[in-house]
Amino acid sequence: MNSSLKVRFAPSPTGYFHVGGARTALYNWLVARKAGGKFVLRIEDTDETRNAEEWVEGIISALSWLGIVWDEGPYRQTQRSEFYQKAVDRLIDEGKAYWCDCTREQIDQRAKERGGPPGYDGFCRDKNRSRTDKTALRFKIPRPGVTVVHDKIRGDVVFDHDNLDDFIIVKSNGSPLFVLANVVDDIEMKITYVIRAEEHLPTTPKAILLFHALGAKDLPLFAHLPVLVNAKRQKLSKRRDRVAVEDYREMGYLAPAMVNYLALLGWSPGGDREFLTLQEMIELFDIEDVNHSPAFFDEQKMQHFNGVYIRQLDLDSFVSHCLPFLEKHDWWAGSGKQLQLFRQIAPMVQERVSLLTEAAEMVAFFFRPVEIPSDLVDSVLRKGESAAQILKDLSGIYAHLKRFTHGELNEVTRAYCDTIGMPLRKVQAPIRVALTGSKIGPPLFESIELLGKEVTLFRLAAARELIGTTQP
RNA sequence: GGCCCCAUCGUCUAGAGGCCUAGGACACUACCCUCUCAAGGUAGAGACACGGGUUCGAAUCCCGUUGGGGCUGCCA
Repeated sequence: MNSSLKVRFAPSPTGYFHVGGARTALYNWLVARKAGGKFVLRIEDTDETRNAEEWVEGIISALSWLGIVWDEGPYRQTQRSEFYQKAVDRLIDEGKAYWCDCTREQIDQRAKERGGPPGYDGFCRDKNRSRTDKTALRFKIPRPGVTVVHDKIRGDVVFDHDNLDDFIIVKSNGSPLFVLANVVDDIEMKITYVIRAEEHLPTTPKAILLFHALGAKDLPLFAHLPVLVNAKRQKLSKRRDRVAVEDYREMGYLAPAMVNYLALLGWSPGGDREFLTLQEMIELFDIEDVNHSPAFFDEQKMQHFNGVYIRQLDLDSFVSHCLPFLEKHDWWAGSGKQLQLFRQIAPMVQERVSLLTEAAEMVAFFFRPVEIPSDLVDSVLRKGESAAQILKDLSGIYAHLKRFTHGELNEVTRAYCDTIGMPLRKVQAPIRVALTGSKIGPPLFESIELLGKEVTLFRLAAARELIGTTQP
């Protein structure tokens, strides 16, 4: 136990909260929980042109949904400007930063003329410019020099200062840039462990230089996680890829399933284990075991995980998890009668779906009139002459049934199959289509029982009429 | 271009020099079960990027090549 350990998750609210961020948050959280330390949520909203309040809310609700709870925060960098101002004053006083009025165009132009690599050349470094509304503050990289990042996942990574430009820490409009705000906050919040995505590795030497320049005595530990990639093996992007946590929630994913799947992207408990409770993850997780290479976010596998988690639910929780998805449909009134019916069919639905949205779709035929897709009318109901005959015969048989139970229905239908010499699986097809409008669904006889005699006979008659009236 | 990171089945991974004839999972194929569809069961196909070292022995260590990715912003 290391109760002084403190990690932070520092997303910027510039778009939907995506699964990569969720995984980073999860790993931070696991590290904190395992060590008995603290997990801080810090909203990095220093770029006012790209932030929106709705994204902040999105981050907060997604984390809450996943069960990743923070011990401190959410802090917002836009409300902490006095800390950054103090740091800036200090850096200027000590000659560790300078004002620069070069435009991007000028910088590029000089680089071109030089014929060297693009980037800032230190043009204003010794010009001693004073501040105007056109100057940005740059950090003076000590030259020559070398900075080593001791990364807990990747080992030591060496950066030569020759490859580090004097980077901007304050914009001309006065707001701090990411690296500065980041470091100032990490110092002030006493962050001891920085766990973030690999894309931040190249800026880490700059951060370390800032820590030193600001007189930080103990630097945090660093660990850089492999990024999550799409099918083309590019870093997951909120613009290009559909990866919003909120979307998956709406598709009917269970939070524990998603967390479990996410935990496995870049980490493994070892051996053949895949399904883990949060508690087990906390016990087994070790940041040093995290993989080094990018991981593809495989929705298919996550969906499989979700199916497993759905099947593990007890009936009550399955039903209550389905409720919000039922409520999205206009055929769902939420009456006690509907609820009772759903509850009866639920066990058979539960073992057939891997998404909660599928559950709602699978039971829709109970609650609204059937619509039989025309391709099914042709391929099933008008297939040969047998379908029409089956519909007619079974309508008659079902009409005379005294006990309209799945057991009875099963029995009489099988008996009918014997008399006409057809297998049940062939006979049930037209019945199912006539009753549900689909070739697939929950077990037929249970469905018929729950539909009730009246509706069943009505739909059977309607189907017969459909074939009859539309057939020449 | 420069700097940095990375490299086991299609995908996620197990693998800490002999336990590897390379294991599991998703996806895929076949079969079984079966009232459809799922679920479940059985079987199958499928990988150590390449080339050099080191070593009695390398998926595992080193170097190089190739390939992929990230960064290179008054974004984070």
